[in-house]
Amino acid sequence: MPSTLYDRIYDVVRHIPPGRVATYGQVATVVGAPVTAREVGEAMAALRDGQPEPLVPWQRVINAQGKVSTGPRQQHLLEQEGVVFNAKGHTDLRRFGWPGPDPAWAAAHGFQVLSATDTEQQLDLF
DNA sequence: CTTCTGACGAAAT
DNA sequence: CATTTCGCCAGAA
Repeated sequence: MPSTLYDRIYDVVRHIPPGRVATYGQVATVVGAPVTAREVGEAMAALRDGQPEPLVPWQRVINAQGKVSTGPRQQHLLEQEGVVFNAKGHTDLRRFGWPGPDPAWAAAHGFQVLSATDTEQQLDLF
């Protein structure tokens, strides 16, 4: 069962816990090169025409600016999970950002773990 | 085959 | 901050 690129992306997204958010870039990094943030966006966009099982928590993937890129509905779903957004529409990635996949799980599936620098980059904004 | 369009992102202005 | 520019590129038409 050769999992496709999108399947691998969905696998990673499914591991983002409720109440946390990951950026397209983070997901791409975890899946590993040559996957780019853009492709992650493509994969998420593809979900509009039918979700694979188990369902993918697409709402937990946001852009590097800490904002949702698909309108108010996505933000609403996240707020129901406890993610807080300020008036400008961005969240504090230091508090709600995803630390990365469980190292053991990542290793077992050939995924990458997020390095410190990957998360350090989520400072400012707020 | 060509063209167009992005659920991106980093850097420059 | 908001905008623009550019790199990169998978799909749909």
